[in-house]
Amino acid sequence: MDLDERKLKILQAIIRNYLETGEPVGSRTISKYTDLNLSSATIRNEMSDLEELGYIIQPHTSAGRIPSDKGYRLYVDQMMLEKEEQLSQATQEVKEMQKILLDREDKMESVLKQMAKMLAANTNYATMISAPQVRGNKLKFIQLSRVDTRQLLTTIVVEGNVIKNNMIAVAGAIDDETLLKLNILLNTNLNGLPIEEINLAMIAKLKQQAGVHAGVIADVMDAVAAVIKEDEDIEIYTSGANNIFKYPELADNQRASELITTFEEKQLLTELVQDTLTDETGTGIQVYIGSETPVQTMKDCSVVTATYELEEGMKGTIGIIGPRRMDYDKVISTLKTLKSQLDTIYKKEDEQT
Amino acid sequence: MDLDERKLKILQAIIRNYLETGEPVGSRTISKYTDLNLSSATIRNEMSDLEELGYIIQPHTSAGRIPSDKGYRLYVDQMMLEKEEQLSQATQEVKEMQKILLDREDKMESVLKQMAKMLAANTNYATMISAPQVRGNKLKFIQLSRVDTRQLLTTIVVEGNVIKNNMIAVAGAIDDETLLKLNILLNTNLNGLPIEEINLAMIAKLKQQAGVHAGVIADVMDAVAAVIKEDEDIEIYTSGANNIFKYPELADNQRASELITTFEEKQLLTELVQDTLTDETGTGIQVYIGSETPVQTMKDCSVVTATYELEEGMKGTIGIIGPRRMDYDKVISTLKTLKSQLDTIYKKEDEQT
DNA sequence: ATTAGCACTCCATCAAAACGAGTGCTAATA
DNA sequence: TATTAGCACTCGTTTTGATGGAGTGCTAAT
Repeated sequence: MDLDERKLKILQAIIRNYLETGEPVGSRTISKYTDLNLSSATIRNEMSDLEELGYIIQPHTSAGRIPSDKGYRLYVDQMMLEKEEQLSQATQEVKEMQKILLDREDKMESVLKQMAKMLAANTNYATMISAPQVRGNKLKFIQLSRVDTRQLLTTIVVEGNVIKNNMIAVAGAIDDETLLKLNILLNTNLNGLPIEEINLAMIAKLKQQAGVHAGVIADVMDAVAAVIKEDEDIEIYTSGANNIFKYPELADNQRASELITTFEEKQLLTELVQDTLTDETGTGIQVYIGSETPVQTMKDCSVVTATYELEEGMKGTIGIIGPRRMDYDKVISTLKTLKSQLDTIYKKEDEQT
Repeated sequence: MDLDERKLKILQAIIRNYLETGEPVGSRTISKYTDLNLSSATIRNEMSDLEELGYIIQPHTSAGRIPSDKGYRLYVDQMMLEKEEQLSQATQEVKEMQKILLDREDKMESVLKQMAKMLAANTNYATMISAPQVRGNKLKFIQLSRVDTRQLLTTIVVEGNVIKNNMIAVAGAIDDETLLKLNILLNTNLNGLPIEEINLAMIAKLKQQAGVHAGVIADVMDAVAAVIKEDEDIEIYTSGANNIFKYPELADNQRASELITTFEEKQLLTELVQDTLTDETGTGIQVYIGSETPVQTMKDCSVVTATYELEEGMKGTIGIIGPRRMDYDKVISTLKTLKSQLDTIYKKEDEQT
């Protein structure tokens, strides 16, 4: 059975009102709130139906109704359809972010941190941003330099301009010529190589060619391995965790503690990123309502995520975490514009570089 | 007026009891708790005196007493004196940390993060660790490498093995010979130079010698400047913020929100680091009780900090933040051993490297 | 100087009462 | 047939009052 026009209107009114107040809403309120000109009694009948259909819930007899997850879901889906076309103009906030992004100083980290902070400040919800994950892991550049007589520095650059350094201690001094040889050895063999293709046989071969300096090669390969490993766990930046205290339904000790831990550990948030990246709906925006979220500790929250894409297929996730009764409209449109800005800005930079 | 032996004993008993229970403690409790064999009435008289002297407080008439900040202060100072000599053995926890430190993979960041986490888990308080600050900022090594035809990579190493990289985009291709020249130019002029001595005149000279590639030099110098700037704001890692929820006196919305924000922003924590670094008491351990802390939002907490020192004069701070009634004894001795471990371990490494 | 004893204070807890928001149902109405 | 007015009823929240207990301060006795 489908909802008729009127039931839908009433459901929307209930949800809108609840989003604002956070209190169960009664029939009389709706009777005045809408332009349907219906008495509270009629509304009551309709509400009774809506409850039977599972869209709203009565916390207890003789209380108003609150939306169920199913109700929110309908509301959000509806909204997404209506808003589809008109990609909202870049708001003031987004313009500010754009500015930050253009000012970036090759320091992805600080940019993302700042973005998370800004989003949190603008929305009054908690936010997270995952650093873009490198997909095709090719070694782009590898180099050994001598810092002093006993220390070598490895510099490793992988596709997507992820740069890592490592210090290596050497037993005996290494002269310029040997260093040059080692560098040539490393570069001719490894440059442009997908990381998966570096296997034991290859390492053995390199070591053999390095002769007495096999130990250095081993250390370098360890460093490369470390780069891969490090890339596997995604960097996630969060901000505005304290915002949860603005919503009483999340602010009791039990829940708050769990949520804060989740934000602090960040480990659990990777699940959210993974889920978002795999399950694409086309718009790149995803809404998890209550128990729909893949992160257990957030079962009393709603989460809206957007994936953004930079050059070279690097994808990241932006997430906004708030109470079930979050301002979906605002959050979704903010994320949409932000996402499109990110997508285009970085592509533009790609061209001009 | 000084406290006589008995008053001191009673005060200690009150504090100890309060640390455990968190409830105001009454005269009868003390009468049994101590080995003084005094009746509750006598204790009451003494407590009355102690209150007048400002060491304890009565939350309201007909409640027991709780320690005032002054009381805690006396207690802590007393404890520090008594415990001075016997540097407690490395406990199991500290041994674990020691292991982590030795396993470190040149990745200060992850080690410190893990240490903070471990401390938090062991103490049930919130923790923070500041990354060691470089004092003498000498350039140790600087290098340009070509990653591809349009991108150069700068690698900058400053004293204390802080390594930074930056990508530089170049307009026209640069051949090997030019690159070598530029590298020699940079190294001969800058290696070993204290960063403060790099001034405009010096930069102008370099640019002039670089000729057509003055632009590249400018970019490199910008990168160096960025390293200095970045070093100014201290990295701080925190953990166990959620622990505050274990102490009702900190867990109300207002306070919790403030504290969480403080931990998240980290900005405010630098004050704590600064204060700790400057005001040395000799032991390297400092205790801030309640309003004594330099961070406003922590006025209902106590903070114990330790400074540690690595090679080359790099100093950092470890802090433990908990309720006023924290287990000072345990916290201080944990920090003491940890500090001494850190101090020695790194120095040892220094020698053997 | 110490202690027993007692009156007094004040908080915490609990139950009862009053309140009020909101429902469901029925009978009247358009 | 759909809508509405009216009313009894439910149930959570707030208020009030009573009770108990923990602890103090003071006084008089040891």
